[in-house]
Amino acid sequence: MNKIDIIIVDDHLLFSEALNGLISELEQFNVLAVLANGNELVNYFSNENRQPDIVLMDIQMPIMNGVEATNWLKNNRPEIKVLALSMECEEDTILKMLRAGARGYLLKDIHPSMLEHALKEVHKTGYFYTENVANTLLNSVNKKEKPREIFLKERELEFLKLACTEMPYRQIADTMFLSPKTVDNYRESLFEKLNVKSRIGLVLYAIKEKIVIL
Amino acid sequence: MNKIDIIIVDDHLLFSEALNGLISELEQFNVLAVLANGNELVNYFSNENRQPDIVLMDIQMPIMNGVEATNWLKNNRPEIKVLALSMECEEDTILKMLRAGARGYLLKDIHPSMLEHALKEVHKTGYFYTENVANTLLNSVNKKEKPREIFLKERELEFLKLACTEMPYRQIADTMFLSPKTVDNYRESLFEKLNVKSRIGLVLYAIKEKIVIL
DNA sequence: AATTTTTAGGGGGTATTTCCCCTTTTTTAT
DNA sequence: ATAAAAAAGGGGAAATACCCCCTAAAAATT
Repeated sequence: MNKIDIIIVDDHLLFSEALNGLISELEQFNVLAVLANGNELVNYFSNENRQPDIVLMDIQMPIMNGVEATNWLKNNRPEIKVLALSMECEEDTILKMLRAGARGYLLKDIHPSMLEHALKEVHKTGYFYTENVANTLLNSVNKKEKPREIFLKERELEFLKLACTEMPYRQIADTMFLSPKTVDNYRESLFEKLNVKSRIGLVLYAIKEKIVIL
Repeated sequence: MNKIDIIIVDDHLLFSEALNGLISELEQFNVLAVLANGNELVNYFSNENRQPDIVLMDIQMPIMNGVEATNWLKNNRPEIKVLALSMECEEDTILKMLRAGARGYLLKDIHPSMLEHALKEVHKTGYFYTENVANTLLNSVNKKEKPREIFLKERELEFLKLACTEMPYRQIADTMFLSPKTVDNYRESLFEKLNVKSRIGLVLYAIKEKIVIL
């Protein structure tokens, strides 16, 4: 049975080498390389031809951080699975890593046996999340709903949603049973309220704030 | 010590009564009512003054379903915790319930001891998700690894990303070291390729396809 | 080497968006 | 009842976006 090849990317040498020793002791894993940042990872792929199955990726790193490196892998080596390894439990960071394509997220204070289990799971099923991380994240899903600082009136919301279509303002006016000039007022006042400089800005705001869902 | 008061909302009478029996056997829980749909739940609150701590909520129900009922609770009785109970593991449904404010999501085939654990956790910490549900959901966050049908070249992607900012085309041209006329060509050819009629359309496409992340 | 494709650039026009400043009508609050 | 605020509408102009048709150089194909 072939061993599962792993690359460790972490700038804390003390930690990454300890990890190296830990994993190398396990029968079914093989550490291909220990690298200090995303840049070294990119270089690795242009110099070496031995590909890892899994990359254990730190997030905070100098030069090219974990999110960027994971994105690079998604675009250039999509078959390689990334398991994020971080000290922080910040939900925003976790989300960024997941969106970049990470298959799992581990905190650095876990027990070694958990790491082994996580590596096996990622290799077998393609993903792994600890219940801890999962709960943090899931709970944020419905928390994000309410707190929109800027309160928009019904009619403004209506306009904003229509501004997120390809309709020209003239047609938006027809749809809202308003004169084009009134629509122009809504546009201008929203530009100020939302601090944007163009209709594109309105669209970006509306999507960020989940006023329109794609 | 006070018992934790529970209301069961489920239209499958056989199931809900079985559940009732199961929970009533547990020392620390007390079933206040067994209701058949969301409507009955709303009526309950206008007729009875004994409030539950937790509502065990089915999702597929006639008249007023679980998502609607949970939304009603969020708006009218936000202090009551909703634990969703469903047969389906459809990620879309789960998300809808979470957004409506559910504190957890259980599949109906779980072991009774798990139900007890979940109820305790929801009451104590405010939420509970099984690893199963959590994984399903989290994995959907980055599931977008589908190949894009329309292949865009590097330079086109670059333009598209810049088109998703508030920059005017003139400035995009500067950024890309191109003449405004060339940028205009990129615009026009992308309009055709992506079948859109305005820059807004480009933005919507880019966000849908996760070419730009907000 | 010749041909096609891609990339970069242009002319000249119409339509839409953006901006600033102003009036009337309707609602809301005191 | 009356002042204040919000909603609806407008004039006019400059900037930007959109459109169609066309050329030259570089790159890829053959």
